[in-house]
Amino acid sequence: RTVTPAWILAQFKHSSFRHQEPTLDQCWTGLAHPSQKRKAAPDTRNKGGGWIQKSRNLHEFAPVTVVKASSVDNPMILRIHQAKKKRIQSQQSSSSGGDSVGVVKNPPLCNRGRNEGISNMLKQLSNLHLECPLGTMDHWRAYHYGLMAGRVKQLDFEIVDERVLPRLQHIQGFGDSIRNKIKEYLQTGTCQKIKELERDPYRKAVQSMIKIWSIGPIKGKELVELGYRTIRDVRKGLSRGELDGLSANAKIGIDCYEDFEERMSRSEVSQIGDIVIRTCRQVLPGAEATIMGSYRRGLPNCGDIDVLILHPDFVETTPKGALGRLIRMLHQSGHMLHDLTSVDGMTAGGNGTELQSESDDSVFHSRSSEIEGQGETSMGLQKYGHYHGSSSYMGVFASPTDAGKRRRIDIKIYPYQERAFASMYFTGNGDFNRSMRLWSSKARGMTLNDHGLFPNGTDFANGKESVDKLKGASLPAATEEDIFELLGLEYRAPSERDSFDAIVEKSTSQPVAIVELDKGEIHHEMKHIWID
DNA sequence: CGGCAATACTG
DNA sequence: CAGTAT
DNA sequence: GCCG
Repeated sequence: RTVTPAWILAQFKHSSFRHQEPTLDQCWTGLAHPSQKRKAAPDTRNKGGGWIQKSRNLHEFAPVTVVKASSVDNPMILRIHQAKKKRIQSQQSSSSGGDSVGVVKNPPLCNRGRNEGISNMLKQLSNLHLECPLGTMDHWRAYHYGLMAGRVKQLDFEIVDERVLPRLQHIQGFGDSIRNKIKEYLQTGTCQKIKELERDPYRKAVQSMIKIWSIGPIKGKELVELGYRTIRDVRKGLSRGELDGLSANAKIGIDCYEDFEERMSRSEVSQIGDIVIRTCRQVLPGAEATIMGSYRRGLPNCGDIDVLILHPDFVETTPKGALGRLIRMLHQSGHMLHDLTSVDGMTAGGNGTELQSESDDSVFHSRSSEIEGQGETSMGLQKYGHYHGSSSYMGVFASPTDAGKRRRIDIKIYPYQERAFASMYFTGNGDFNRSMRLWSSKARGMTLNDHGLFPNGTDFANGKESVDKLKGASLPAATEEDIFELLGLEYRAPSERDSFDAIVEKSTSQPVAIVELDKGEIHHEMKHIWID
C-alpha cells in the first residue's frame, strides 16, 4: 500500500519496527543512508559544536545505516562487511545509534552535497586523468577518482579536519593516495597534483584535442605530436589541407567544438524532443518516443539529447527503415544537420551526407535491400519490414532556441520487449549502469545489458549471431521496477540513478533505519514511498 | 597482479 | 581489430 | 587508484 507521512510517523511512535543494533551479520557502510544524507549530519553537527570533534568512536560517526549483509556473494557488501570486522577488532566501543527512529523500505531520494570541496577535487583529478590518459593505467585512476568523488558526497559525516582520516581508512575505496590528497586539501585547500597536471603543456594540449568529438587519447596524442596544441591550430591545419586524413566525424567535431562543450537547458532539450517525437509519430504512427538520459534523470542542464523509440506493434523486432526515415525527415525540415552514424540505408556522416535528394524514397530503395512494402503516403501508416534488433543513431541537431548552436542527439529504437532494459541503459547515468552491471555479474551471476538480463552461461557471447538466442534467453521485465526486482535491488527512480553507490541490495525483510526527519521533511521526502 | 560493464559503430 | 562512443 |  501507499504510505502516508502520518502513517510513517505513527510507526515511528509505536516503534513497531524499531531500529536494532547492528550485529556482526549486519553492517553499516560508512556511507550515509540516502534518507539521511541531507538532514542528519547538519543537524547533529549543529548541536553542540560538531559531533565529529566530540566523538572519537566509530559507532558515532556512522550511527544508523543498518543494511543487512545478507548475500555473502555480494562483493560490495562483502567488502564493507570485511571493513567493519576489521574496524570492530581494532576498535571496541559500547553504544550508539540512538538517533534512529524508524524504518522504511525503499528509501527516498538521495541528497548529495556533503564534502563538496573534496568531491570537486577528486572529480578534477578524475577528469585530468580521464581526459588525458597518457599512461595506460590512467584510465583506471580516473575511474576510481570518479567513484570516490561520488562517494565522499554520500558520507554521513563532514570531513572537516584530519582526525577523520582514520575513519576514512575503513571506508571502501579511500586508500593511501586519496587520503593523502584529502589531507593535503584540509591543510592547504588545494592539491598540488592537480596544479601539476594542469600546468603540463603536453597534457593540456592533448586534453583540448580529446575534447573534439571522435578524437580520443590516441588521435589526440597524434595531433599533439604533429604540433597542434589548440583547437585553433587544428582548424588552421584543416584549412591548409594538412589534416585531410581526419574522418568526416572529426571534421564535424572540430566545427562544433564549442557548441558541443556547452550544456543546454531542460527547456531546450524538451523542445528538441518535441520536434523529434512529433516527427517520429508521423513517420511511425503509434510510436512511443521518450527523452532519456540526463533529461530524464532530472538534471537542470544536459549535454545532449537522448531519445528512445519503441513501438508496441514491434515486440521482437524493430520497424525496418523507420529510424532512417525519421532522420531523413528531420534533415529535410532542416533540424538535423549532420549524421555521426549511418542509419539503416543512409550513408554515414561522410562528406555528402546532407540533403541527398528530393525523392523521399530514393535513399531507402537504393540502399536497403530489405525494404519490403513501403507504404507511400507521407503520413499514412507505413508498412515496415521487421528488422531483427535495435539500431541507434547519433547526429547533430540545430538548436531551435539558440540560433546557430548545434546539439548532439542520440536516437535509438528497440524491440518493445526490450523496453525496460533499453530505458534503464539509456537513462544512465554511466556510473550507475556500470554499478548495476557489476552487481548483476558478480552478485547474481547474470549479464545485464540494454537488451536484457541473461543468466551466465547463456549462449549470447558471440556477438550478432546470437542476438536471437540472447533475446530469448533474457529474463523478462516489462518495467524498470522488474529489473531491480530481478536483481534484488532497491528500486531507484531515474533522478536517484546518479552514482555508482546508488545501488542498494533489497533488504529481505530487513529494515533499514532512517534518522530523525521533521514532519515536513518526511512529508516531502516520503509521500510517494511505496511499502509492500 | 588481475580486475574494474557491456556493447555499437567506423575505417 | 583498434579506436571512439554510449 | 584500490581491492582481494
